[in-house]
Amino acid sequence: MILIFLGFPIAKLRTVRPSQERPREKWRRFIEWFNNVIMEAELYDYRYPVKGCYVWRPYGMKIRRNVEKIIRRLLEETGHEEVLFPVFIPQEFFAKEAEHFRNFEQEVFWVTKGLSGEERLILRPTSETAMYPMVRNWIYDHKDLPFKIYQIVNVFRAETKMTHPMIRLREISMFKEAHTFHADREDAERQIKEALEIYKRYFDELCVPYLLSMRPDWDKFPGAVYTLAFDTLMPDGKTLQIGTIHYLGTNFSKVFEVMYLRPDGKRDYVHITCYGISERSIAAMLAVHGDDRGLCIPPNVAPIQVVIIPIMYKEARERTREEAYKVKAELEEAGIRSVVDDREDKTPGWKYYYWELKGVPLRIEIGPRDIDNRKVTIVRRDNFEKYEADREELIESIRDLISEVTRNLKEQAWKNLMQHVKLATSIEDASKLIREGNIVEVPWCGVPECGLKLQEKTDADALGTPIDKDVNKEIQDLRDPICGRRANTLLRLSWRY
RNA sequence: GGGGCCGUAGUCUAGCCUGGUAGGAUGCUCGGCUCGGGCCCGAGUGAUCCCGGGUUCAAAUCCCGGCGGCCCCA
Repeated sequence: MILIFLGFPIAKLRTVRPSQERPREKWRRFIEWFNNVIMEAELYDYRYPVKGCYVWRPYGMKIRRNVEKIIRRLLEETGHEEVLFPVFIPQEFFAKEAEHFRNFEQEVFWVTKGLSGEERLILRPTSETAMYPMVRNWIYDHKDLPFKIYQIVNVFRAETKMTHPMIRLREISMFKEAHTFHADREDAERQIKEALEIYKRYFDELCVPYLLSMRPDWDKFPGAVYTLAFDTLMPDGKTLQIGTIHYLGTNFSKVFEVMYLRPDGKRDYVHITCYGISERSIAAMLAVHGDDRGLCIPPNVAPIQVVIIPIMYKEARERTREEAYKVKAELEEAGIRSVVDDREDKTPGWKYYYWELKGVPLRIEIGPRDIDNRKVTIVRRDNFEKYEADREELIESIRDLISEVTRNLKEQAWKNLMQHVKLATSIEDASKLIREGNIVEVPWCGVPECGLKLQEKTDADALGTPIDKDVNKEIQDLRDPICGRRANTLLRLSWRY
């Protein structure tokens, strides 16, 4: 289906070129496109000679910082306090929770001191086993609960499978993990709801659409009672897990003896939740809003929100340059991040392509004609619509366009995701739809064996059961295509990164 | 877990089969001309041919091992 971007009339702006459909042929060959774009946009460099470890360049760091600010704000607002734990975890801590250990054992990096290797340490793959033995010392009674902490750190996983820049890493450099401690399951589950809201708001700010699923039992976090996950869709039809929320119950608190004194004088184990997101969410953001010309970064995290390009003809060179800097000063005054590209060895056309690749959401062109008419030309990155605005109303126009671009990115990305979620009632249909790059929902009786068989027969991975909609309406009389029994729920399946 | 393909200036790539001076495009620097969608011309710059070993008078090229990247199957 071809989407036509009609664009919305914005008060005081005159459209001089209508919106265009975004070219997205290369974009669909996602990995190739992504590798090229993050490199050429000068935000990331994957030439570092260690498998699964890459370099963030200044432009990328600015995006990271903006994204980090958002999650920090959301966590702090909801009472999470920042901590910082060491990267090393002693073997005996790490090995305490059996299931956790068993599942992570193969993918942790072991560290030995010098050559003798007496002291056995691991590089954290996640921080439960580092934190909980310490938190144990900080919690005494019910008045200390709930206790909510987070940290933003690097974690390490010895991925044996193929690694991808920013997506499958051996060093995850921006793991934002929160851990919370509660008196009972009820309070912990209230926290899970809060965590869901925090991440929803987070992804909403990145304009990233998502599906919310409860991971099947065979794919939950090692040591968790259950795991909830955010997944989004990449341009090639594979899904990407971009956030997880775990209810750990008392599994870890029993092992690490994290206890508190109840009002009735008895000691009891705390209930723990933990949830995390990483730079994958940035990868997802870049992916879902890109096109063949490069990135389109949502305005609220874009390092540069507006690029100003003076069209410097010979006789009017200084005049247009001065006007460009005047405009920049006004934008800065209004809190809008901008740059003037007045390089003289590049043509305007060259600059358009350059800043489009970099994903700057708005471009202002100022030429002698505009100056004479007291106008400016503005072009949107998201649909290439070109406007003429009155010079006097520039700031207002830019503000309107920033929110309009944001709204449009969100809408288009959500539409794209939802168009690719499809119900399949037979294995054949499911396989076909998955091959075509969709996420399918298949009626499921809920028994793990059937789910595993469904994965096998469709040659796909299960994301789990929907928790972002009412499945009862949809399953009604549907039957599990594996066993023929009445469906209890839906199982989401897709190709996954 | 199993199999296959690949690694040559910052980037993309030719050369490898059939061993013998590493070629182009792009980028970068300087100069000129241009500038409302990747202008053009000239000069210059830039390569431990991924690393280590082997075969050979001679290895980017053939063989072995490693590292890294990509793809397929389970």
